[in-house]
Amino acid sequence: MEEKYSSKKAEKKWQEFWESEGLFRASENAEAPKFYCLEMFPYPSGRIHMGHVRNYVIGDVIARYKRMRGFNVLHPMGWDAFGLPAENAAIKHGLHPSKWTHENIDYMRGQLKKLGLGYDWQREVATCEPDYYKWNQWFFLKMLERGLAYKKMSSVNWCPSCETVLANEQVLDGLCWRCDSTVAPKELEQWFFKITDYAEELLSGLDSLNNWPERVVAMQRNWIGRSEGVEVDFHVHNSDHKIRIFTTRQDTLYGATFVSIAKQHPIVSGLIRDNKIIKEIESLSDDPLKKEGVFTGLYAVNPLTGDRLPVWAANFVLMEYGTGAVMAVPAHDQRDFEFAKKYDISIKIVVAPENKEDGPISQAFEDDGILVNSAQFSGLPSSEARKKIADYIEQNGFGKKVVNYKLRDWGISRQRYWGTPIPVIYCNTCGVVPVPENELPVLLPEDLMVTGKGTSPLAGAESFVKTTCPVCKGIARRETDTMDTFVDSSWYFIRYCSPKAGDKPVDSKAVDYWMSVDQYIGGIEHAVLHLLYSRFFTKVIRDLGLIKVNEPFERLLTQGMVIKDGAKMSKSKGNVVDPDSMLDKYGADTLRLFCLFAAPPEKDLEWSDKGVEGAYRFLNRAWGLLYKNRDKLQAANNSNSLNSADVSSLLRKTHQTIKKVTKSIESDYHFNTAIAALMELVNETMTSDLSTPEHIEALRFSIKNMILLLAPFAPHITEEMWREIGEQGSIFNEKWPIWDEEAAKEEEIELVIQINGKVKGKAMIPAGCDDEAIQERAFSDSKIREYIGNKTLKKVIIIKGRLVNIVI
RNA sequence: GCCGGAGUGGCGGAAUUGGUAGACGCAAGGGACUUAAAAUCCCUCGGGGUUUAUCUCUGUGCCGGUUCGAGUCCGGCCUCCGGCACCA
Repeated sequence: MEEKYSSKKAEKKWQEFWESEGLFRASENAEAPKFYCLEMFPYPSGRIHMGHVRNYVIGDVIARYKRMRGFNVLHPMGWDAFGLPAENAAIKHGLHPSKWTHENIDYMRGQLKKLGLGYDWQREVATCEPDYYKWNQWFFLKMLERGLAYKKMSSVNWCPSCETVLANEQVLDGLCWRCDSTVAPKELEQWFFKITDYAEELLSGLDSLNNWPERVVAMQRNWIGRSEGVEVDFHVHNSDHKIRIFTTRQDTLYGATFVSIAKQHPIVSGLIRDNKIIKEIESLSDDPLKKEGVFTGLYAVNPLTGDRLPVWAANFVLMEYGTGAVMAVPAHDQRDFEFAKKYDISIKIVVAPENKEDGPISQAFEDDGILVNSAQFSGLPSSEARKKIADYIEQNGFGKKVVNYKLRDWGISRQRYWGTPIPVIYCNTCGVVPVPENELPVLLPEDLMVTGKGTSPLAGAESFVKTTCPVCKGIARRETDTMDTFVDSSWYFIRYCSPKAGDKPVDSKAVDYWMSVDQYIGGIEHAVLHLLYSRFFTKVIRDLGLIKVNEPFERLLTQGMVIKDGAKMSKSKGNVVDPDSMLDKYGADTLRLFCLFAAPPEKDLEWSDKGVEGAYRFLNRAWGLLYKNRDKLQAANNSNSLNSADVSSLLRKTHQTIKKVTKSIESDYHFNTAIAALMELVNETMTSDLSTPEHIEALRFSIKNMILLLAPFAPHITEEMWREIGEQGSIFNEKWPIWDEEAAKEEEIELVIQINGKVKGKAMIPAGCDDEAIQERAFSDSKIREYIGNKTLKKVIIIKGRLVNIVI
């Protein structure tokens, strides 16, 4: 045995060993219960960063731990390989996106292997490969068939100087990131997925996600934004037209004093004849903080009161939500109140607070109260009035009850090259024609150089665009937009179950076995979009009959950021720590251990070079413990069944450590406390008594279990140690140790003696003392007697095994 | 504004869910080894006080409350961080 552990030699050796043994290759045939452990796959940007390291190390610990607990573990990895940076690199360096991406993947795969992450690399997927994106296209066609994919006009960010569409993240303060021109909206026809069809299920499904962080569930709930209300038709005075409004506050209908409509409301161009007014409406401010409006000259009739209300175009009314028109109740809506004050519109109070006070109001009363001035509904509390008025509206044909969502349909068209081509053909005679299934994939042409000009790069590739119509065989052209990369990542976890499936996106036997993901781990930044889209896709794929699960991710862990000097690591801040240099200096086990020890996984992790040193020291101490005792360890009886009646303190400590480490992992993956417990065990083992053969046997027991418990965290050094203490085979084929509750119990406990809740003394007593003995011991303490003096005892509280509190 | 989450030593963080606050690590100070340094090992380490002790007071953002006992539970604030933000 070497005196000093060499991470360089050992890590390479064991990584090759695991690979050659196929240790992490998963198959659905095993008898053991399955466990699907997944981390969010990375974008192949070039090199992994500390955020990846943390994410993947957490996943690896869970996967290795579950394996030792006897689970059949699936732990795959792949690449979210389509996306904008590849195109930017192409423009900047003249490197083809495909070449750039593949080179990055190769380098980063090497980095992940050097971290000792145990993946089943045979299941690796890269979303830019045709055998993956083919299925994006296939899903698209299925959704098109079912009316879940459709086309509509929608706005994009357009840079007039670069003549190109910009992604949201390329627009900085309204300016183009590259040339600083003012970005203007441009209307294009684009493809959408009808996620709103699943709004209700996506919302109700949140209730079943009990193992998701509450805040993620809250964010999704908020994003879906369900609200119940009514739609009511207001007839336009002297016209056949009507304006349909949406409100959740039908209890305030009697207090409406005007109607507000969005700038883009169809009535503006449809009914207003005065061009001056139209111009004014068009020039309304886009600043959401300024309340601005224009009187349209129209009046609308409140069907409940018959009142003629002026119709205003207002800049704060959204066309995309509800009906694009609202009844305005200034007395009970703060926005309407400010608007009415500004334009001198009347205010009518219809809800009175419980402790009613008369007179002019200085702001809107938005709470519930008792209805007044509301015909037959006066006197009802708001909540009841909402029900009664909604019924009344429906019964009289004024409108209907509706549910609205803030959730919008998912726009998937991207005017980009490096993505999945949308499998649609445009024919002058047949119109929009889906590409036939048997012609998939529609390959992304590789002989194309991205220049950063024009709407869609593919539009310039004539050989791609020109095609024949699958229906009439006439000349036709292909769709040149590609799909949002969120499509790629919305089902990759399903593909991992059967990554080579050829005639279907998934092999149903495999997905039925593996899905759903038991543990998903990734950054909080995906709380809404990625996780919501994945839930949507899962439900769509279920409805296609390919899988059975309703939800993709059983349990979700959102790990915190890695920060340094109080800020997220970033090139611009110059506070980046490169994983490669850490691997080189300390090795993978040290880096892993530090990431796990410095903070619990869900919290931000403050990087500390000194902390890394500490992790390094600990591993070397553990190694040194073996080295120091190498002869004794070889000679010692290899027994797991030491007589528990004769337990030494070291045996007890070992059982306690097994318990502590196991519980820390099981309860909430608090690896930091698990590692702390292992440090305690090593510290104690270091100084343990070795005077008898039993003691040496206990030493071996302690060290052996320490190695097993440390294995998921520091896999290389523990494999090495496992051999050094004379064991055979990979430690990851060993069973996780089990503690003996009896052996873990302390023989003696420290009894805390309190007077009136304050600690006044301590005494060692045998564990398991009854109340009487405890009390007796407490009162025999001379100092305690002194405290009590001749005061009267009011009460004595005894907590077994802990403390006694004497109240005087 | 609304919704989440968090405030504990010089620092990262523990605390069996109401029972010894500060585990473990980092930093700092002292010591051993060494010609010296590094590495390693040992000791001290929330704050105040004094009679330096097996002492005492105080201490988990602030103010109250419940309790024999509160970092933990309840009520009211303050601060910070995240998300949404005219969604009618």
